[in-house]
Amino acid sequence: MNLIELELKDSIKKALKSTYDLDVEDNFVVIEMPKDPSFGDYSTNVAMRLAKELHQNPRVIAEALTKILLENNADVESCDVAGAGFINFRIKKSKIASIINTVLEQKDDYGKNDSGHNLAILVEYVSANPTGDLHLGHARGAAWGDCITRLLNASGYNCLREFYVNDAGVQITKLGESLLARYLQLFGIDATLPEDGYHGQDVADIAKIVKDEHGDEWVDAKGDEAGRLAWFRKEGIRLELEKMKRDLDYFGVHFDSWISEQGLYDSGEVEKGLQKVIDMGLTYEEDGALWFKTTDYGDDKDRVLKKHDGTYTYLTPDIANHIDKFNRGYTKLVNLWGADHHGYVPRMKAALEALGYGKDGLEVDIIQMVRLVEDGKELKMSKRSGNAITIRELCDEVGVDASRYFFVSRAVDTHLDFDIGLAKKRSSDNPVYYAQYAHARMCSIIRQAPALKPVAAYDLLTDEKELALLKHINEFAGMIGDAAATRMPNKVCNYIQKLAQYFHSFYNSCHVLDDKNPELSNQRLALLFASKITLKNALNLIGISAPETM
RNA sequence: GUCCACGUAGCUCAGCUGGAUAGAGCAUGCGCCUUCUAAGCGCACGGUCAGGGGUUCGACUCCCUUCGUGGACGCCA
Repeated sequence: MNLIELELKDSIKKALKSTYDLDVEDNFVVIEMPKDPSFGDYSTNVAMRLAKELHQNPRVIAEALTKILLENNADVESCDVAGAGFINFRIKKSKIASIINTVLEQKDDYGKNDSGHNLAILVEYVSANPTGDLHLGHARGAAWGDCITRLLNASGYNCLREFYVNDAGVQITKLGESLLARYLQLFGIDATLPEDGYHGQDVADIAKIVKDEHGDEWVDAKGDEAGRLAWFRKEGIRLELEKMKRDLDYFGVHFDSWISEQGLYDSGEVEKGLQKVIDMGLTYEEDGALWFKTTDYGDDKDRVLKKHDGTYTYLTPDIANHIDKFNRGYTKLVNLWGADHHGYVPRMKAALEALGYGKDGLEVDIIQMVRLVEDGKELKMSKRSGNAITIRELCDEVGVDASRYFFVSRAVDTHLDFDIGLAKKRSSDNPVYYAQYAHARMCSIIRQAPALKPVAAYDLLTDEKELALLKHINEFAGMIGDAAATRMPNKVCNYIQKLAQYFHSFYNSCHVLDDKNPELSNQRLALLFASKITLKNALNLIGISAPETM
């Protein structure tokens, strides 16, 4: 919601008070931009919403309101009733254009807003097991999580980016065993990998690193098989994590915090968490296992916390993980999980609710599957390695900017067909280049332009293309706040496409540089600067570069 | 079988807490470069919003149901 909309809303509330002695909630008054600009710049449906309560025809209510609204808001040029009872506003052009100076003043900060009210929010994403390369699903989650946290930070939330490392449990043991076997094979020893171990090339590659760094130091277990395996587990985690961080870094995704599952065991947090569940009387024993009564809180089955062999299920340390997040002062937790963890959501939410953290303390967004498509056919495996396609291969193939854009431009709750051919195209078909080209074009004009002179009132910007661009720039901060609150970075992509479109359209009908018309030229140049700043800030929100030339 | 998502133009998708004639891009067809980047702009064509009920001033949006697609239903993680 921008300044103009806020002022409109305020005037409407005052008009309702003075005309009908009505006090309405802030979000009762909805201001929107009509799809058809001939209806006006903004509109509201309050009259229709009040028809029942006031027992009056909505058009009659609307008529009564328009008179007062026109008198009380100096920025409103006209205000009339249309359709079933819409009130349409036309705002003075000078008011709409005044956004230019705001943008020029705030520069990189334009668009930032405090709609988050400094709410402490912890976003956990990617959280892949350190047992192999990051693949496409992780890439989607990584790009999405990164953009969400950028949006949250720009909207005044106090946001932490966290990666939960599953470095305990049987999968890690399998990694250790697989790595050890691969290592021994490098010395011609006929070691076999566990059947359900990690047979991929990536573990073999890591084994080579171990050999390079440690030579034959570990070929002989020296009578301590368990000690050697423990070392390979640790070394496997270290090398896998290193590789993961390198790939994420290359992808432009960075975390503030890495939480180790093993660390939660070591510090006693897992025990403490479990004890808390037991102390609250939420467990029972059956078949030699300890169960959590999650069905009392909306889960469809009770869940095992401690298996009959005494070890814990995945849920137990994860409960401790989430308790720990709340203990660190975060009141809102957001997790991005892969579609395969879909069924895990109710039990985690039930567990936290049972422990008294409320129903809405945790929100989980599910990242749906990604299919790579080329020439209409699905690419299942990497042509090079024969394995699942990794995040690095994808970036090498189509570039980081295009990859990030394609992942973020579509809602996460639907399956994504990633068209690799389109992403690689360096033409207008490709939305990434369309937007970047707009920025390069802006920069090109600015390079040739005289210095911008300050403008007090933009009275010459009256072309419909100029106004469309201006109105869209006005929407920027409100869009960011909305995208942050709904955690939908794809809205930023929609915004970018529209902004680029309005600019290209403006470019074709309004010539900026004109010696014969210095005043108009200067005002258009100011609009151009404002557009460039807005576009660059928007691209930055999704982590995409804004090239000055193309 | 049970639970959870999703189903919008030939293709890929938007559609803002229910609002005006359902929108883009691609594809197809036609125009526009002696002036700031044609990686661009403009125009046209294209729809049973999966089907059927319901709620109300009004439904792509909310509820029920049928069909279709995907996922989850471990003392795996």
